[in-house]
Amino acid sequence: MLLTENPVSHHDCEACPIRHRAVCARCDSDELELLEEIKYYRSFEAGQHIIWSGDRMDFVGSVVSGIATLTQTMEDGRTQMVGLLLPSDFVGRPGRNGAAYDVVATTDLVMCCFRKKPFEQMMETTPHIAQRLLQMTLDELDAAREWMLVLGRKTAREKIASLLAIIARRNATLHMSNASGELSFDLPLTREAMADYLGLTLETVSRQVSALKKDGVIVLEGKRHVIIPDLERLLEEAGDDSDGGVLG
Amino acid sequence: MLLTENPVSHHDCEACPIRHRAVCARCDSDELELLEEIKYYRSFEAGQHIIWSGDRMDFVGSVVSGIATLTQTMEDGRTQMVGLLLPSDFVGRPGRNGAAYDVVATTDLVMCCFRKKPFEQMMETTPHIAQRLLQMTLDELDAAREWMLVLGRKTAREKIASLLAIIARRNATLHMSNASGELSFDLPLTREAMADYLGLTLETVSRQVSALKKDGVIVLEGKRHVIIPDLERLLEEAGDDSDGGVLG
DNA sequence: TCATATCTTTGACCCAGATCAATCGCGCGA
DNA sequence: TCGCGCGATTGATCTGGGTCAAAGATATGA
Repeated sequence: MLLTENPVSHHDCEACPIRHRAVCARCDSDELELLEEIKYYRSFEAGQHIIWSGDRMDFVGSVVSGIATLTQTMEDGRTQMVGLLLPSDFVGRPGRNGAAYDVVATTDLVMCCFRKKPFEQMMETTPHIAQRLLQMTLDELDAAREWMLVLGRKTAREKIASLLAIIARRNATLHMSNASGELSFDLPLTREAMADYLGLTLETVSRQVSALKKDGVIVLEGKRHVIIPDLERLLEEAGDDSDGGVLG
Repeated sequence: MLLTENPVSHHDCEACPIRHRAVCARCDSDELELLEEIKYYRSFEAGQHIIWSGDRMDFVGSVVSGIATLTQTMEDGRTQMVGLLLPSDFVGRPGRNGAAYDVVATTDLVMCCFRKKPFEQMMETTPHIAQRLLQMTLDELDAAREWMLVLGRKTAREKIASLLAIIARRNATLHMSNASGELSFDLPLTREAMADYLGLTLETVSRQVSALKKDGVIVLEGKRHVIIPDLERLLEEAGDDSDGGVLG
């Protein structure tokens, strides 16, 4: 469970798989060079804590590959996931010293880290970074608000369907497949993590997944591989407006 | 229910009550002059819709005085509040044309609006605006995530206590009173709005408010005026870490 | 191969909060 | 002053999802 510094510490930003989606997306090559000077890579194993809530943060960064969760925990152990970090997502909060949440790798994961102080200075002098970070933060805020509707008002079955729809959609955009027709993906989360995401118990998650399977809304291959025969149907089950209006 | 253009359309930004907290907080006087050219004021009455979800947005802006709610509604009528807008809070999403949420004034309200197109252009050229908006958006994201814990994992009683604590704290910082000792404020929300905020029914809200009153956690003067004899006690009831760690 | 550990499923039962329904009380306009 | 309407309270009952408990899958490693 030790942190391992990646031996290849200076990948080429231009060839980076998240070059056009991460916080550096708007940077030109001059700006990338400045970023290269303050960046380093770190690898984490599945299950490893990346950040502990309350710890002092000396870096911010981007998920390059792998999946991580942001979680909040009450003293009595109740936990709620408040973010799901996929490749290109940003970690850390410029202008704040302590971490507000636990960040845990759920798969093996690689992060592109920036030393925090110099990154904050660059944010002041390099509008492209602040502008991109603003965009990303606004998107996250929208996602958080949609999630609030799920947590506050949806039934257990709708919650599961909503989560599956979100993952399916993210996978679809990531892999450029056509949005309609048959979709399939590997669940990146355990039943317990799904429960923490949705404000349920793992038993309820298990029951509702079984129910959706029995009703033909989803097909399971093994425990983790999910096939969505009909996305429209899944969205109905999620209680979502079927014609998900594009907002531009 | 008609929108009323405020006759005094060019208040002086320097004398504005939200000058140092709103999206313009970091602007210098030159930048303020530019903002003055694209700004106008609008007043809304309590209960009035400021924005309808799905509508085209041609402005963004700041709440100058009054309180508004951001809500999401499902087709069958279930609604979840996803934001509570107080003076200085920002409304609208640069870079997007359609509104994603309903925005409703819960009290009489004044907004300082900026025409969206020119505001977006200023964001490109005036880093102070984007930087401040980023800060505010990050704060909102933190608030949304705390709210997610409330929605997903807290009991009805804890939810009510959490909401009262949030309002009490905001009022305290707004009115510069000392954070400890006795606090009091007027509830800006109906029982139904509180229910929409917390993912409860209004009956449960009413019962839990009564229970907190019976147990001496709060004192009510009329239906709306709340006195908090002991903030520590309220925070315990909210299930919050008592020594609310300062994160810097 | 078997033992152990982790993840998942399934069953029985219970309770917090939803639902349905009646009543209260205050402010406001006629 | 009365009557109306809206918000709030309170009671009775129901139920979705939590809790507790037991087993069933898979994978890992000795």
